[in-house]
Amino acid sequence: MDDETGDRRTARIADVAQLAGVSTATVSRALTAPGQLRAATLARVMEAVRSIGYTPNVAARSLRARRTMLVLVVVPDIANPFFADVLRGIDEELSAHGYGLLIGNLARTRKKEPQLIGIVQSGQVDGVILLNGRVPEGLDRSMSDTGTPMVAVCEAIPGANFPQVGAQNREAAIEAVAYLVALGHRRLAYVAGPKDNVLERERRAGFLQGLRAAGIDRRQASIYPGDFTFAAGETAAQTFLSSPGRPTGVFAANDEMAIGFLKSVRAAGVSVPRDVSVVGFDGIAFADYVEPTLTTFRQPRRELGRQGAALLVEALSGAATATDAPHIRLPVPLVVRDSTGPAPVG
Amino acid sequence: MDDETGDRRTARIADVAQLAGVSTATVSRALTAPGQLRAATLARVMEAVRSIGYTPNVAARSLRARRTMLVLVVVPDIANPFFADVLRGIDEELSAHGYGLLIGNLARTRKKEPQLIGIVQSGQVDGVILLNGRVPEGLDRSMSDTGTPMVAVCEAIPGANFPQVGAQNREAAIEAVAYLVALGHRRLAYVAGPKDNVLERERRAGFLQGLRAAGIDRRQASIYPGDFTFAAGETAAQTFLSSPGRPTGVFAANDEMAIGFLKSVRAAGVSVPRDVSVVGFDGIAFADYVEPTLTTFRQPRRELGRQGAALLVEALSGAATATDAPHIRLPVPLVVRDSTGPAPVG
DNA sequence: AGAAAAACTGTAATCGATTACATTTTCACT
DNA sequence: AGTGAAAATGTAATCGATTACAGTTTTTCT
Repeated sequence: MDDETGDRRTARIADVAQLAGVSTATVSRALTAPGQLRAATLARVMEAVRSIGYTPNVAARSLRARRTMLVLVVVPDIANPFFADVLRGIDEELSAHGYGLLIGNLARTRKKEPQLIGIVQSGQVDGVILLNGRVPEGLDRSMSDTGTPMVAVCEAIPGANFPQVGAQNREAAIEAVAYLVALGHRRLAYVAGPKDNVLERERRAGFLQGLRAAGIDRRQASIYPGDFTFAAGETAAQTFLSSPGRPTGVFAANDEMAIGFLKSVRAAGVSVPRDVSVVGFDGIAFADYVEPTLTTFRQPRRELGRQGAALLVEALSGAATATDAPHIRLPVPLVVRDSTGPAPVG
Repeated sequence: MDDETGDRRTARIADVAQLAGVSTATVSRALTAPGQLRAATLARVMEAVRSIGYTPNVAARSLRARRTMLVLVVVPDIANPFFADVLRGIDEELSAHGYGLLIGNLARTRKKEPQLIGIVQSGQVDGVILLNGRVPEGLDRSMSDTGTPMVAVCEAIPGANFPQVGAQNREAAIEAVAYLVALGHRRLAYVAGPKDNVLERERRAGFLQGLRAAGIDRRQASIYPGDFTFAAGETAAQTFLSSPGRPTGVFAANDEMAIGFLKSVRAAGVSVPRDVSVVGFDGIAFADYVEPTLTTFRQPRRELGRQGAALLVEALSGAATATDAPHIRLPVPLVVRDSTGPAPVG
């Protein structure tokens, strides 16, 4: 129990100051505002820093400077590859500006929200990025109490007055319908996401608008309920298979459901795209490795993250709060692959 | 520029103390060691805390208490779904113990390593979890300087004297060969990972050992080089297709390569599993959605993360450093699906 | 050269909690 | 009731940096 060397504590600023023969203030300035020092002084300090391997204590720095250089990213489900890509974009941008990433995983429940609010309230982070399309209960208050800026990425939050970055979901959905119609499809179906989800609402709205634009009666189209999972796609497939006058063009609100659908209908002997064309949404990596490869809309995941982070960094660097927060909408290109083709004749 | 209310600062411990009519020490104890207070006092303090919505400042607490309740997780590539699952397990365990997750994404390069070392050296985290199978240059020194515990998860780090959690890669690979042999396959191939990777080494060793166990001459088997990517699987497929006396049983060091391989050989008219059986490794979600569905070994990703985190928590709670650090190896069950079958006759 | 301005550097207060040590209160027991 | 031990609470030092303000040195300009 006595293999402790007694003073294992790491170097402090005072040690550097002493070694360099300057005050702690000068050391601090050497590290945070080097331009303020004479070149000779700076060199002397830096040499001392290097020689004893000094790194400023982050807690002390945060306490005094009132900022932590940390950003909280609220993720609905960290195990979802989609968010992994977005996180990557966020990480790129933030780390380029010296910020670190604190992960707040909601694990698909709301139980952890109070904990996240504590993180904000305790001043542990300088800013927040929401990927979950909902402002956790009470977070807004904490944010305004502490003056912590926030941005929403991926899922727009209706009526919010902070910056947001999302995809052109509605526009893409309209294009999906137009694309299928151009291939000759008239009996269309939509595999939906959970009703309370913003993305779902936007995509559904786009689907319906697309129908209108093509002059197709809404009652002629089917909407299969779903929840963004493979299983939901498979369930939708069952409904599809047992329906009279099956649709020939199917647009799923995300790739997982599209793939689940694909798998199930093919297992039942339906040929894709000969009998039915399938369009997904998201552009996940595996969409290109299923059979047939999936036509889908490729979301700019990394770019979503990057731009969201950029907006936050801007807010953090104290740019006077613009009167109206920017709402960026990135385009979502259609990637045509083998799951879509001309409508069957008759 | 004057919409600041002047004193926007959030409540401090002194405010609570005053309201409750006690000293700051008592408030602090109410929050960190409630058992130490009389019930009446505790209640009074807690009520005061609640009524003004006090949350302790994390920086101040960390500075004085010398711990941050934060753990650094070093991830080789945050966009990789595999790690996303591991992260989930880590998060579950850590957050259950009050620890937060700081992400250190290496983004597949080594450029960021110095930054990560800074995080440790500056006392920003209490512990480190490595998912990248390598101790970043100089980190070991920082760890011992600061006394920060560390554990490695997923990829064992040879010769390291800290706790580790990995999978039984070698055992699984042996089983892969045995399984194929049992199906009648004698001409086998292995799609390898990058040579400097620990997992690759273990799986390759298992493959070779499996051959020996089955009495198959090593020269009779093929080893296709690879790097864990889809593309590598496709490349391997080309080599496979142009080889005389094609192997009939293929074991890939991960699922991505197995899937790339599958896709390419089928495109060339080879039937799976009639002409060739394919076994993957990892058990990624999509292995069940390709065609044919992929026989693979399902890594206990979440459990790897969870147990790794548990080991770290143990180390953090000051359990006297056991003389020898535990090296846990979790079993990797074989999941038989449709990509494997009896060897073709002749 | 000398004065004023500009650039540097130092002193010491400060951020907001935790905690060693001192003091007071409570409790059990004779 | 009186005593000592145990429990609860208070006082004030402390963690390690940043930064306002003051003081010193250098530069610029006449």
